[in-house]
Amino acid sequence: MPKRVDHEERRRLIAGALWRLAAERGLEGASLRDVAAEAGISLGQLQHYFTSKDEMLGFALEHIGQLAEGRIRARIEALPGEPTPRTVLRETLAEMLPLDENSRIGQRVQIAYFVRALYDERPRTHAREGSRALRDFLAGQVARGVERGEVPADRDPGCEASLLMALVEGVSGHTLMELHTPEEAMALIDLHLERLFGGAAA
Amino acid sequence: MPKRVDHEERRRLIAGALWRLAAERGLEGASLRDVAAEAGISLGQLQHYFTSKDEMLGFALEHIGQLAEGRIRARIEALPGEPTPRTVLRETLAEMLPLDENSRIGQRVQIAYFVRALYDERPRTHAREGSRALRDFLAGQVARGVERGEVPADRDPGCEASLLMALVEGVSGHTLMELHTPEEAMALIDLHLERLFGGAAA
DNA sequence: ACTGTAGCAATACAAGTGACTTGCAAAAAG
DNA sequence: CTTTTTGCAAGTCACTTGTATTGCTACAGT
Repeated sequence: MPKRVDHEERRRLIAGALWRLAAERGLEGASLRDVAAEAGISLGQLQHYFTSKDEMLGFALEHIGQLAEGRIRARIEALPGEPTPRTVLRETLAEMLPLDENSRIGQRVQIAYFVRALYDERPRTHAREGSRALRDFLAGQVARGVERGEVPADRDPGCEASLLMALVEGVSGHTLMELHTPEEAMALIDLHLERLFGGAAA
Repeated sequence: MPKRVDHEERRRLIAGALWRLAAERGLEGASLRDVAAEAGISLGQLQHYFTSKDEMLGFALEHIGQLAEGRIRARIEALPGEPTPRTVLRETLAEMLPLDENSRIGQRVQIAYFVRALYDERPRTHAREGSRALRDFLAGQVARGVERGEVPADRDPGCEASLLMALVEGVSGHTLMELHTPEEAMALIDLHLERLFGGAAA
């Protein structure tokens, strides 16, 4: 065999190029040739690593999901001591907002995939699983808050988790549209969290 | 001159065909030929009414905005007597959710334009204006609620309006992804409204 | 009756698209 | 050294895209 190259490594490199393009021109707007050019490789080489465009998109989606999960996990584990549910929720939601240029790109790509899922059954099912997992995680944190008496007992963790997700995704969209600054976006999330956790003291 | 035809009427007819396609395949996925076929006319005829694709998309966007505004207005005016701010808010938000097949289509097309706005400066500016107008309307209703003592006085109408919009758009997306049923979506909105208005009694 | 023009159809066109095929260089395996 | 397989480049394929062009028909204005 010739030069032994790390296939996964190459695929990640290509996925990176795809994101950059998808972030500024949309997912469908990125042709294989464009991606290859952005990655600094030839079309032939790209096709050597991805048989079809669908395969490339699929891999990139899988990868972005793992990265996002990793970022959230790292962010939470970086917190000092035993973080409260509220802190965990805040950090998790913050990671889902387009607060810096990097997460702006990530967020745009996520939306591109969201749109794709709107029109295709397969990716929709896949995305649903991811959303449910995230919702369950958030619900778990809310439940923990209820147990610790930090959240009013009449709040249903499942519903609260759904509200949180919808809210953060909505705020995210508004931020990308430059309707809010990143700071305002985070303030809105904090405001909602304050309501969720603040009511218990009264 | 030959047959005198109602230009606006034709353009609306074409816009309708565009929506149907955009709802199921996305906005960029609808080619001029497809739209013409869906509208039951020839490509040549379509080009007679819209010089370029951009012009067609622009007209359709303008039109869908007017329709949405009209639906909301009609829905509110159909309410008996002098509606409370809460009722107005509920009806307005309900109209923004994909609760039936028709609004599902409308919602999908809106998203298609939202995506477009993400990547283009011009439509983004335009969309921002619309969003701000809607936000101001919602904020006005919240302020009215505060005046009438139905909403706690410490709630900032602007922030609450932003939260409502983000929430309804997030829930809308989740509903389109079939993460929620339309009923669950409405229940989530009602839950949030209950919090917004309920706190005053306590 | 003649003419100009709105309404429309058909076709052509250049620029892209994703997928596929071929060919070859390089390096590991024998 | 020879063989074999991987990595990659280049070109080709059929096809779709938005736009431009051409030409015909029917009717209003004169």
